[in-house]
Order: sequence, then structure tokens, then C-alpha cells
Amino acid sequence: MSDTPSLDSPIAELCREKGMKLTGQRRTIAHVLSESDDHPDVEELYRRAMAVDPRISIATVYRTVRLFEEHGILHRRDFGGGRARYERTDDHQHYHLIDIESGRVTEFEDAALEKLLETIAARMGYDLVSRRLELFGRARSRKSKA
Amino acid sequence: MSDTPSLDSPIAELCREKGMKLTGQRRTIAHVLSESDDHPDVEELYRRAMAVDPRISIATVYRTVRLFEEHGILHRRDFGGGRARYERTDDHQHYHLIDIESGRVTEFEDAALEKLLETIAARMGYDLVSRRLELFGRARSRKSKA
DNA sequence: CTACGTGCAAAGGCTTTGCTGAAGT
DNA sequence: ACTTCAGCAAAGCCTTTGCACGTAG
Repeated sequence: MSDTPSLDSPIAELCREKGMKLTGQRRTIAHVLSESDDHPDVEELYRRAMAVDPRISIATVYRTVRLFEEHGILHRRDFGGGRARYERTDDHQHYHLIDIESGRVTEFEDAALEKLLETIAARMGYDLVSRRLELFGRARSRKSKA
Repeated sequence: MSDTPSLDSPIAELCREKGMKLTGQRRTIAHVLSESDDHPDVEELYRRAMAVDPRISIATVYRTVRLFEEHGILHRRDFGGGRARYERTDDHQHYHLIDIESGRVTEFEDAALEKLLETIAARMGYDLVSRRLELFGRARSRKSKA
């Protein structure tokens, strides 16, 4: 029933490709991550993983996200609040806008912004290696967009 | 010799104006902050304060920066690495560029960037309340600027 | 079979806090 | 004199880690 390893989640596939040992726990976490479109923290991942397989420990979740990050599968984000949050690595450089009332995180891209940041760094004599940018906003009392 | 309270550091003056009790420790920390142009973390502030008056505890430094932050005298910054860093509150909206080799932090302002961020938030239906932006760069192998 | 992963609980780094003595206004 | 503050050490929160057992390849 489980001898079709190729049917694993996309992230589990990645693990296999990268040659890491595919344990039950990793498979579970990979599955959970593959299903996640948001930016869960470890606690939340632990919860989701437990829903799939209760025989998992939070230490393993910590170890696994770290491992996945080292392999370039995940990106660690810090939106403040003291806990790291994770998202799948994405090809596109993108940023985050956080709704200060609901906490909801929305991603966005902006080529002009990207270019401007590089220009600014260059002006200061630097090559831009990475950046951290989060916008915190309050939803407008929408008149047009209901 | 010390009955001219008006000769305190600028930040100590602020404390007085805001009506907070001006203890020896607070005066020391205010002094240290007034002399600081960088972005020290609590540990570093503690070190600097101790150099002035060794009878200070790190708990007091923590309490004081928190107090000052609540009174709008300081801004807490998070440049990653798990520790908060502090800087004097500044009228101008500014950002930080961190040299990834030396760790040195340089401040910069940029009106166009500011405007762009607001535009982006507006486009997404938000009023921009605050933002966090740090650029991490590597100093260019300067040819012109020695 | 062997190397690596997991669970548990303890420890680590930063920050806060309860309590009692000390100090500012 | 009264209220607030400081020092100390303990505790809290997130994360890492040592150790003994379990498991993938």
C-alpha cells in the first residue's frame, strides 16, 4: 500500500532527490508543508503534523525544518513576535504585508521595489545580498472593493 | 556639584519632562544612550552603563529600555540574531543597511522608497502603519572610493 | 548491519518578574 | 512618608541538544 514511493508529496520527493533519509516523520512533515500555503511557525507545524501522525515530537519538527532550510527547501522568516515562521522556498523574490488587526500575511512581488533596493544599496557602496521587508498595514474601510 | 539637574543628558531631560522618576540608574542609562549613535543591544548598553556606574544590574537595563520605549524615547529594532537592539527615536523615517561581513549598521533615508511602500500597501487595500526593512549587503570592491 | 533519526527531558539564550530592601519626590 | 525602583535569582518562552533506543537503506 505504500510501495509506490514516487507518490509522496512534492517536498518528500525533494528530500529523496537530495538524498536525505526519508523517515516517517519527515514524510509527514513534508506532506504537511506541501499542503501549506501560509507561513506557519513550528508550533503550528507540530499541530498539523500531529493531526496526521500523533507519534511525532516537537524536537523532530525543529530538527526537520532546520534540515529543510539547510537544503534550501524552506525559508525561515521572522515576522517579529519571537518565533520563526516557515514557507516553501519560492523562485520569485517576494515580500510580505501583515494585517495588523488579523495577523494575516499576504505576499506580494514588486519589480520596481526590488530594483530600487538594489539601487539604494549600490549608492551606498554595497552589493545587495539579501533584504528583509515587511509592511504592516490596516485594511482600508473599503468603499469600492467589498 | 550635582544640584544642577538641568545639566543632565538630553535623554535624562526627556525623562524629567515626561515625569518619570529620575533614579541614578536611569540617569546613567540615559547618559549612555545620549552618547550612543549606534544600535546597541541590552548587553552592550549594560556594559556601557557599568563603565559609568558598576552598581547597575542587567534587569534594570531591561526595565529601563522598555520604559523608555513605552515613553517614545527609544525604538526597539530587530536585526535578527534574537536580540533586540535600541536606538534613539528619530523624527525621520529611516532604514538600515547591515554590512554582512562586519555587522556594521548604516542608516539611510529615501523618500522615493517611502512613497513606493505606501503605494504598494494602498494598491493592496491597506494603509501603511509601519514597516520593517533591512538591507544586507557586501561592501563593493571599491575602485573609486578608497 | 550500520549510520542516522527520534523522543524525552534537560539545558541554553534572551527577556521578564516576584520579592525585599533601597531610594526619589 | 509613600510610592516607585533596583538587585537578585527564579521562571518563561523559543529553540537546541545529550543520550539511549529505533529505523531506513
